[in-house]
Amino acid sequence: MRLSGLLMPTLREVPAEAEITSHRLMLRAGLIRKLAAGIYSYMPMGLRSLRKVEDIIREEMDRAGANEVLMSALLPAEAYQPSGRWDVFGPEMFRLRDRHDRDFCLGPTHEEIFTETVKNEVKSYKQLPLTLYQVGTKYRDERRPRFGVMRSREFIMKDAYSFDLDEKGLDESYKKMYEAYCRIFTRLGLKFTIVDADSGAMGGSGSQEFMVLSEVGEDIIAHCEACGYCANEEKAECIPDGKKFEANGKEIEKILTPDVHTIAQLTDFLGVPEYMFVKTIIYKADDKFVAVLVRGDREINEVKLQNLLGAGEVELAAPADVRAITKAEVGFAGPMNLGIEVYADNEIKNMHSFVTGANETGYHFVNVETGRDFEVTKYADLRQITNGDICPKCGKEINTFNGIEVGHIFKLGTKYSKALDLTFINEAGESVPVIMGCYGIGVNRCLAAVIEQHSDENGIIWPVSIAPYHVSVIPVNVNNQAQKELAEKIYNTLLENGIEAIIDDRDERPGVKFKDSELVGIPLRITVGKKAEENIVEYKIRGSEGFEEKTADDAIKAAIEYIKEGIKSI
RNA sequence: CGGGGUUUAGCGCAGUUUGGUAGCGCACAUGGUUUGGGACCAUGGGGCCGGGGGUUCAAGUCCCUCAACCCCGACCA
Repeated sequence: MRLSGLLMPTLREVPAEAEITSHRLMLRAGLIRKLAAGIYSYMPMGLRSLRKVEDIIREEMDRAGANEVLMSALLPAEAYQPSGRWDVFGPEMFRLRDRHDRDFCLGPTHEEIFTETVKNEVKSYKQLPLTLYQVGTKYRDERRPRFGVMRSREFIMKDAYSFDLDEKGLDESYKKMYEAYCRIFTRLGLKFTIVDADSGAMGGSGSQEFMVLSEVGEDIIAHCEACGYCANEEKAECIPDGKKFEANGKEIEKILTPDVHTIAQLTDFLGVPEYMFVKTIIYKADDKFVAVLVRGDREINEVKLQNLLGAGEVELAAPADVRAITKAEVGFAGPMNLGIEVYADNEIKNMHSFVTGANETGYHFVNVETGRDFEVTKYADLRQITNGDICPKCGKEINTFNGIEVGHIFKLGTKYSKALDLTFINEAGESVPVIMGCYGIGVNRCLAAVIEQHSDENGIIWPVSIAPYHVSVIPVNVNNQAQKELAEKIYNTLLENGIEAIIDDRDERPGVKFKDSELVGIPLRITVGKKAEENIVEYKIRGSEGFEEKTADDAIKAAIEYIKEGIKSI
């Protein structure tokens, strides 16, 4: 490709809207342009890299024996009604009506569609196992799109679904996908980690996420260096720390704590450390209210709460509901006489003579004892793991990191096959539900994640595997005949050898060409300059210091070798 | 959904306090000088100042209203 004919709208200045590295660089390098919040157009350079990510995914899915299909993004409401998700998705689903006033949506995910498809086509155990996948556009009306294509409302997802005879078959299909994912992310040049994830109210026997370590990640990963334990904080199991609490034997006492609404204020007011308090939080789980207790220095993990209660939705109770239940202003809730179930984190079991709210505005209780002063419905692990916490596997120290979720693999079991009546006839002639798994990769997010991990102050540093072009040939001065001719020769030779080369034939100053080449992140640069008449060029690898002088032929040879090595499948 | 901020040329911004017919840098076009790290000089084109309504002789500026976009938070009592 000749740069003179390529739409590569690089920007010197950073658009004000971009906060994170990948978003800034994608805009500056002219890979994408924004159309609306969370909706982006891909320019030629961005599209080439995006397609390469898709192609790597396809190769590995095909290698794992999965079949590629393509489902419509525009779907009738009926598709989501049997599973109940037409309602569950709520405002996150883009909905529309056709001219006959029939309900449609833009598909946010395709479990139902694949299930239905297989139901129509598969009848016998002889047709299983089967794994289908597609690379398609998904639509989710995110409450807050952000970070460019990292969290957008329209995005490309590779979603795969496995259909097996039994749990053992599912384990095998799952393992194949797990391995395919490892290969995919490795080929994309990503440093990633695999974490245990919450399998949610869906039940299912397991779920893992592929996380790219990055400060801008929206997920938190709990990791133990000592034993390798690694889990999403939503899932990470917490065990009580070793703090000792002595019962002081005193009776419960109500004390005046005016204008004290938070744990921090209470700590100052009473001069007692945070961990001596028990926080009482009122939650609304579906239509039921419950009280949840955690130590004052801990946070509640809502996912764990949701799983414990088997609730569809869990949210903090509105202030008005809190007032009605506790008969006090928000900030003075305690576990006594609430008339609702009280769930306590395991750590509460070991506590004595602690402080709680008094369910009376302006008052707290001190010297509180569980069992004597109030009853707990059930103890459970309900808190959030934190940096420095205790590893649930080996007891050593947990560290937390931020991660970008680029892939998620999930053992669904029979959730959808039962809901949609997807069965097959087994060898005994019985009709039994198919065992399913589902597996997703965020394609655009992968692209952004790669940039997060591969850039410097000058721009993107693409891994060869997904660089939009491999080699940038730069004649320093296109008006110099010798330079121009040699550059053309190198460019054409590279093309003939299957190398994706570009030639910067624009009548620009060399600085502009160098800057653009670096910003866009082309892995190799061959500069044809002063020594063109001696057949000497400069060979530079993006991201490395300095350059080498080589004869034109040696540079071509080196480039071909470097690129072939870089795109070699693992 | 709550809070904050922004909206003026393709991009980055000033101008709003104190109303008087819109400006800077980059980018773009033309000419010239340049040609190894985002050149320089000259000239030029480009704006319903987010939309609507109002006040006023006069509104980018004041008032009302709607919208889009960005950030933070999403209730930890």
